[in-house]
Amino acid sequence: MSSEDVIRVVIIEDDEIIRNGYAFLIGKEPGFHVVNKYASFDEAAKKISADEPEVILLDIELPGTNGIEALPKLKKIVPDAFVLILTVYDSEKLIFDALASGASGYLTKNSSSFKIVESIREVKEGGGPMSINIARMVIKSFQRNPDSPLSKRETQVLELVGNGKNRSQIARELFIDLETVRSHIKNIYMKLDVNSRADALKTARKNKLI
Amino acid sequence: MSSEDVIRVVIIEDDEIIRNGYAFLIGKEPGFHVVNKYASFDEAAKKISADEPEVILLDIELPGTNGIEALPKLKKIVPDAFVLILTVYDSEKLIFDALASGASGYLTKNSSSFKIVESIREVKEGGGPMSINIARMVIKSFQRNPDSPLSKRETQVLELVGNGKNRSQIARELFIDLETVRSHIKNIYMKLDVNSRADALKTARKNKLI
DNA sequence: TTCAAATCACCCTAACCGGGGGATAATATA
DNA sequence: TATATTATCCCCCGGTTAGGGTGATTTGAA
Repeated sequence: MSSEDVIRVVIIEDDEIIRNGYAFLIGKEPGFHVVNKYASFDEAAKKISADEPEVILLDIELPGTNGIEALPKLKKIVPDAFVLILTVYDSEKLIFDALASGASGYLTKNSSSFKIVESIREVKEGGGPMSINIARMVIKSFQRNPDSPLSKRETQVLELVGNGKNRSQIARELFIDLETVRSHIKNIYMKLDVNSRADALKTARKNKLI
Repeated sequence: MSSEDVIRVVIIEDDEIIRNGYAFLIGKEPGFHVVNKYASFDEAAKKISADEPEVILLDIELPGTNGIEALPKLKKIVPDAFVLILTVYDSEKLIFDALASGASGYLTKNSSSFKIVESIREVKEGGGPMSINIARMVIKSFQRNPDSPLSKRETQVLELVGNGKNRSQIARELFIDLETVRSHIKNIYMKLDVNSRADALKTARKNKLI
């Protein structure tokens, strides 16, 4: 955990041109030091510990162990390092998986070099440097469908189903009768054209009804 | 939907000093026009349609109908307006609720006036202008607990439970025996010290195990 | 005033859930 | 190498739940 006046950066990226490009861009920035760069996780795994990186730029599309798989392993080797994901694809699932696995931020490769350097700085200060398009995606992922076919009460019931609650638990929680819960669930099934809790949740989540 | 060369802004904020402060700060910015300002949603409801706002700054802590309740109603009256939430509290639940109800962005009141103006611009361009502290919170909300007591398989099983699947559905999905699923669930219950699906999910989500 | 929403009622059968009690082989991890 | 964890499977049990069918009433909004 050496914290002098430069930020120690390690780059893991298989494309040599991009790798060297980043290394150059970041290295020339005052206050930044690119300690090392690797073409794959497997290569990095042995030596990265000695690099004592504070921030790791990690490509998702890596040969061998890919970025998502590499993330938790990296976190084990250098737990205090912040990991910034770099990728060309801004697929929703990929991003959320990466964040879940402990990435501190996420940048698409079309980000300007200024933005990248800025992000490294921000992530080191504890901020969450999402690029604008990622932020948009995250916000969108939170937003419910305003044209939901489900009524307020039905939505409420389905949410509790999503919490693993059974009919009687739901009834107790909403201060309504067991039979009323049944009615709501039946109506939900009809509206969503399903006939099981699992399918109802699947459809509802896909369409952002809950 | 008049879109000339100025961004039409409406402010809903009960504190007169803050309201006028924002109005002044934004109004003096070239390219921005504060069409109107209101002290409450109920006041705004009748007239805001005529304002044709493109961006609405909405305070959460409002007398009468509060910001969260106001959001969906606002969205109904002026569906094309982007709503930026303003608040002093950056409580996690509040933020996620607001985003779920259709807020396009979220700013804490300690944001600089530059940041606010910048955010209005960004939100109008379709970006998601989260302040740094909000971004941090969102990223954190995605991150799993790396010290989870659950094994990989157990985590997987519990996730499927969270999707409303029953034992046999889980067994089929993971290509394992029904009894194996039972064992996993029993072990999950033991580790989390619970004895029902609902409690397991509650504990697991609270501790970010799934 | 008409329609959706929210509430409650009773029928049924098959399946599910959770609590016991085990066992075995593979894989870590110390 | 030894021990612990993990993943897999097996049996018994009783009480509950799920989902299908078919209703009714009241409230509130369009």
